[in-house]
Order: sequence, then C-alpha cells, then structure tokens
Amino acid sequence: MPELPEVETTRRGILPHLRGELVSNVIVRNPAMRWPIEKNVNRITGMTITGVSRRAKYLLIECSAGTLMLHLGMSGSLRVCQPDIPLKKHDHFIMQLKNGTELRLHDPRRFGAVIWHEGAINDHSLINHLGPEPLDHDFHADYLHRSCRDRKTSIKQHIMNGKVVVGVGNIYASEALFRSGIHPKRLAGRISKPRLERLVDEIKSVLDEAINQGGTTLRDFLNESGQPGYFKQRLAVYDREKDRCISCAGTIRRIVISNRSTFYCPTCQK
DNA sequence: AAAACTACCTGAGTGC
DNA sequence: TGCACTCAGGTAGTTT
Repeated sequence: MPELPEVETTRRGILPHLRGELVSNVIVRNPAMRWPIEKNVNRITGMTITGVSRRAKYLLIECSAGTLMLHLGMSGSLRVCQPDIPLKKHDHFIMQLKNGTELRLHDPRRFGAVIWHEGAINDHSLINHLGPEPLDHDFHADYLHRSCRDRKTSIKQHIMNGKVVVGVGNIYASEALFRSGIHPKRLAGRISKPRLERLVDEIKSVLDEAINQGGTTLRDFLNESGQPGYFKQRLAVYDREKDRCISCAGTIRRIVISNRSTFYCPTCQK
C-alpha cells in the first residue's frame, strides 16, 4: 500500500503522539508478519521514545537503547488511539504508552514487519544496501545518470529499485514518468542526461506534493487518525486506464511491467 | 553483476 | 449465493 508519501504522512502523524512518551507494554496479537515478530520487541518496554524517523519505507521508532523498525508492506497502516476503541481483525501489533494511548499496526496482508534493532540503523541488513532518499540532495541528475549507464532494464523498474533510489513505488513511478514525458518501458541506459535531470526533478516534486496532500488513498490507506490522503485526485495516470490524458486528451493506457500495472499516455511519453 | 522470477497473504471485485 | 478467478500501494531471496 504505502509508498514514501504515505509512510512520511504516517511518521509526521504519529511523531507528536510518541515523542517523549514511555512505553508501558507491547502486545503481539499475530506474529506471522513477513518475518515472525521476535520476542525481543519486548525490550522496548520501559523505554522512552526519543523520536520517529524514516529511512526508505521503514518507520524508525527511536529509543535511547535501540530502534523499533516498522514496515507497512502493501496493506499496513498505523493508528494512534485510546485502548477502549474496539480492535480490528488485523490489528497485529500494539505498543501501549504510559499516558494511556496506544499505537496499533493494522495489516490485512501481513507483508509488513516489526523488528527490534540495537546499534546503528545503517548497520542493519535491511537498510545498509539501500540507495539515497529521493528528497535528499545526494539524489541528483549526475547520480541517476551514472546509475543508468549500460542498464538494460526499463526506466520504471530502475527507479523502483531500492538500490538506486528508495521510496518510489508503483504509483509514483508511473506519475513521475508521465510528468517527465518518458515512456515507462524505455531502457534506463538509453535516456539522455537532460531527460534524466527532468525525471529527478519530477520524482522530487510528485513525492513532495503527495506528502503535502497526506498521501494517496486508493483503497485502504489511512493516516494515524484514520483519515484518508487526498493525492488520488491529483493522479494523472495511475489507475486511470481508458481515461482522458490531462495534457493531450488522448487515452491513458495500462501495460504490465514485471507483473506490476503501469499507466502512461502513449502520446505524451516517448 | 544484472535481470528475471518466486514467494509471502487477505480481501475486493468480476463473471459465470 | 457460491465458486473460480484476477488484482492490489512491497521487497527479500533464488535462479538464470
């Protein structure tokens, strides 16, 4: 479900509820996530949360002696609420705070993850191979151009590859390519530098705008208060097969690239 | 090394 | 109503 804007929206939403609070208990209702939730997540009990950060699509709940890493997978969402709100079927993990509120991880498909890590986060094997953050200064045209060199994969797969750049998922890959006028199947190694420059700019701006709109709710993404995001109204191509292109009034097409739906305008994107 | 493919899981929607 | 089938926002791990 969530790409970078949805994870960042969640981070900003939960941060004021968690920062400075003491963890009184954790409850694992169903440990069968992408990897089994280990018993060591209990170590956060009694600790004070110092911050909530994000690396790629991982949310990092930071304490002085370790970090609780959360991933929302395809269908995960977090909710901060009072304990008397009825639990949902797929509320698999709960972190209770001494102030009486609790954080609930809801994830029907269970592709998400809950991991306790002590030590530097960049040492973790799920983090240490990742490319730059798309909104950071080290993701720039020179870098993307170099990374594309001699690559025989499609540009869409390339920008969705976390070793190249993190956080660009299936929605925003299609959107950024539309904004850049680049056909999603074009080989990464066969795109001129000026066009990649444009692509870098459009990746940054589409993610930035989506964050400002609270993310995209297609089916079930909700923020920490249970509210949807509003970027869906601004999607130019994603999930708009057979609709009119907002730029040329042609017809949006759906194709499949490595088993993922891909939307583009055949007139505007070459 | 890079590219292609598999696997994990539930639920909503469609067509018969 | 029920069954069979497709599709969905991710990504580690395996195979080619």
